[in-house]
Amino acid sequence: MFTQSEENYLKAIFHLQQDVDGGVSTSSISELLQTKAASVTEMVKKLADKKLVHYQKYYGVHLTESGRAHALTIVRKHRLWECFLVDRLNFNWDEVHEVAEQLEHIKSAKLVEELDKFLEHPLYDPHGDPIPDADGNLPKRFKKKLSELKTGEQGVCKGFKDDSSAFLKFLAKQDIGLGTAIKVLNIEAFDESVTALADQKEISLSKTATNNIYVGN
Amino acid sequence: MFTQSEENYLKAIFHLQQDVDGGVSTSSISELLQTKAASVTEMVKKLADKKLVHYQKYYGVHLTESGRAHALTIVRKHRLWECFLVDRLNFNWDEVHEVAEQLEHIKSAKLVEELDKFLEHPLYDPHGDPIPDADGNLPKRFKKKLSELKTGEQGVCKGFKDDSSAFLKFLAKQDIGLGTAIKVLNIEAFDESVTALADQKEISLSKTATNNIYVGN
DNA sequence: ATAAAGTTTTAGTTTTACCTAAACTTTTAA
DNA sequence: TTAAAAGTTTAGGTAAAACTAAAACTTTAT
Repeated sequence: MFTQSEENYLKAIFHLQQDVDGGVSTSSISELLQTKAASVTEMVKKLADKKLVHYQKYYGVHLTESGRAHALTIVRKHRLWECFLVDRLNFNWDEVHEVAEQLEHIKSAKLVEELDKFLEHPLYDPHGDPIPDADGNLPKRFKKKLSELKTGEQGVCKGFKDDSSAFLKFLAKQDIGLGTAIKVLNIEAFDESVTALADQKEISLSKTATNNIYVGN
Repeated sequence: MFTQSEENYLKAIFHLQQDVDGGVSTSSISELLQTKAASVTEMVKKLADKKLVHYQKYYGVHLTESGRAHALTIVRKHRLWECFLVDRLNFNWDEVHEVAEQLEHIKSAKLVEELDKFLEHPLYDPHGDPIPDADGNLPKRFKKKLSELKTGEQGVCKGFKDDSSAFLKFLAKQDIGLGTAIKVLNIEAFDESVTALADQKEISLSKTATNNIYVGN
């Protein structure tokens, strides 16, 4: 159906679309995928020919219904495989990304649905990212950031904006994971760094860190 | 490391090597992989450059130690994934091949070893084919064919020479699977077809069929 | 209004994996 | 034992995918 490269572009556009209201720019795609802008333009035209994106010269792209649907199946596969790797194969949450990047391109509808069943229809992956269902519906994402809590408030860690291995390793070192309860003890006035209580332990987090942690109840 | 195509050639050579004593011929590879002989010659030279095969013009190839080792890792992955698909994801044994052909190319040493552990170190895949261990040791294969049994003798089905979907579907229809006890009731003199008792049921099998069924005790 | 920033076009390159047809080698069997 | 048949290799391509540098163009920001 689609090449691996086409699928990677679709996924990139899908992710970039969430942070922008207009079209997704050529340069943002080229930065994310580490290619040159000219390569992106070429691929984007190919995707437009296949009706996967709407493309207006100089104004970026956005996914069509069909493009979004396909992007969601890739995201679904990626996140389901991450669950499998962490929950069943003892991978750490910071080791799964590269493997899931390969597994997400395996083509078999039955495989995805049986895997989903086997994992008992998880709603969130090990990083707290929502898993689309077979029809492309995304569970609600927790949008409140730890940095939005006031002194004395508390929240339960529900996900992360930055899923990089570096950030995840940092969190592991502070014993912060999905489900960890975090109470804000103090917010430093000058740099907005936070002193917090996470599972009995007092820790200190920069604004950069608190901006990348989503909380709920 | 290696491309998917290179891995497919290695695997093909590995399988063909088991049925021949000399080198594996260009034409047998081209027939198995559905390509032209000229393409095979080209790839074989590439593999020889990489020291994966020994190649003598006009006399075929055979795997080097390194080539065999790599072929075995692919076979290991293929068969482990088949176990996973059948034992954990409810695939039928005749549906797993194409998916396993994709999964066998996923590159992650940790994934293979964790999958093996998760499956509790299976020795044989769902078709009775032996699974190489992490060091490339193959469990013994059952070599006795059902066609070698005499009237009145009985054996337990241990594997199949022909793993094609067509043959596996045929077997399923006769209720023959791994572990099925089969007793030879009669061997027809003129075409060597066999009447047998398989799990209480009387069935009739052609010579072609009995030649493709391995039995043990 | 113009310079800077971003985008597209042009005109390639590289890699991988094919193919056909002609030339060559080995095998077979008369 | 030799010629034809069968199999293999070489030569000379093709095609697709993905990339690139540099020039031309469009938008935007001052």
